[in-house]
Amino acid sequence: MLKPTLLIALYKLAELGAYAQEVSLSTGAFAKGLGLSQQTASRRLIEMERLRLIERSIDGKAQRVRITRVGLNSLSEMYKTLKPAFEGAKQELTIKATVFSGLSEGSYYMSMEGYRKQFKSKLGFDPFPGTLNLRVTKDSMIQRRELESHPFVNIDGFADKDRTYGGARCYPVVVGRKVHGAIVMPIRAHYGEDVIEVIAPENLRRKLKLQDGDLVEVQVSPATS
Amino acid sequence: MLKPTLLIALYKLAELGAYAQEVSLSTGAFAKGLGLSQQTASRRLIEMERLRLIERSIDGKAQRVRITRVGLNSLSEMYKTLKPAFEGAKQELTIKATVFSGLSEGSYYMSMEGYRKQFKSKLGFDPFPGTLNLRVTKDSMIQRRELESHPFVNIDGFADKDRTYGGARCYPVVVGRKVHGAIVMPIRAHYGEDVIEVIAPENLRRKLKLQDGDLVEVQVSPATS
DNA sequence: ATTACTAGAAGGCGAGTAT
DNA sequence: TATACTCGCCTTCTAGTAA
Repeated sequence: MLKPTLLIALYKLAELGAYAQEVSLSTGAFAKGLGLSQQTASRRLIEMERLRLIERSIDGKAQRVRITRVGLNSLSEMYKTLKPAFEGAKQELTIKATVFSGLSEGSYYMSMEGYRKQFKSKLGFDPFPGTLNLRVTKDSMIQRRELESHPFVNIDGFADKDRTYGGARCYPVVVGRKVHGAIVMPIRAHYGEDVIEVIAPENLRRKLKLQDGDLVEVQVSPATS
Repeated sequence: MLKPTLLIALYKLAELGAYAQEVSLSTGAFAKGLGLSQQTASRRLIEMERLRLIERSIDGKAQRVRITRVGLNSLSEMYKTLKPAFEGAKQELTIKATVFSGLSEGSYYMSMEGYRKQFKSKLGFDPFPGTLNLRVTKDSMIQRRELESHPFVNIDGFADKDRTYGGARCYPVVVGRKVHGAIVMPIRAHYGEDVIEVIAPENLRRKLKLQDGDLVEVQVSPATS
């Protein structure tokens, strides 16, 4: 994760509207917003630029700043984490979706200890090594978006000696009105917004006798507090 | 504002669900989540408790942590700031509301240089020293809530030698299809959710010939990016 | 196992200043 | 006016360890 001071600096830029367009900004004014010295504000901008969180165009005196896609990703992660806390999902949600065959990378990831350990301790079940790929129906896209207001379990990313593995958010669900499992949303999403992956302690395809194109219902419970 | 390191620590607790209920937490596990040492995580919890951002119940070994109302306020402020960036309001919004007489503290605050300076530079007009108090109609409460997805201008709080004055969010609007002004939302809200205060360069009551109970339309433009 | 203290190390801060 | 460098101080970290 980003250093707290940088994340807050980025956040302050978003507050100034730099998420949508370039904003004019002096290091002095930025310093005031941060409650720090001009020198430190300058340093922050340099650091953020170096990490490609922002882009700057300096014209001698005035400089214009804009948050990049990379920077927005960091803030978006934060936003999505806070959302369930402040948009208290009160209703149960049912998402309708059709089965399709993915690249079956799922089984590879699910069997990795770095993930499996977390699923077991945080979700309370040992996942079947494979994911059920679903494409959300057009009618259910409203519910799909509401999913983000529901509480989730955070799965941390990790690294082995070769590469890093990203984190994910898991939403506990009931599949086909029968099997308890979870929707897994990788934090760095690779599929489109209409695709969801579901895991469960059992082989969902077999247990629910599913084939490509079949329709399934995925139910998400409201916050239980 | 809260120190960045504390704010992030608080945010991490929210990620663990501590906004809704007590969560069991060891300083070691928390440290891992923060990417810091166990000792520092322990110190963070102590600091947050001292500032009443969290409450802890320590039973010898296990401790349970929960974010307090105060802590949630800090996170909520953050959430509301990020919302316009990620819920991109695309439509114009019209809020219907009725005029009522407030305590007319408005004129006192509006004439304070600490606020007036900011209104002039950030909103582009010198506000008439007084606010128009409006009560949102029941039918418009949906729009009232959507307001929070719209971009706003941040007015910083400040302090003189006697007391501190809180910050506010300002949403640029058109009142009565005629006058450009802004809704002022104090960050520490004192009224209920259905009350909004509007400022403008002119006396809105006179200009629009408004009396208590009259209905006015307040239009909010979509994000212009 | 925990939590949290103390002490030394590391890193971040603002002052001063060059450009 | 700006931005951003170096320097020395001071805050904040981790390590070690007590309870």
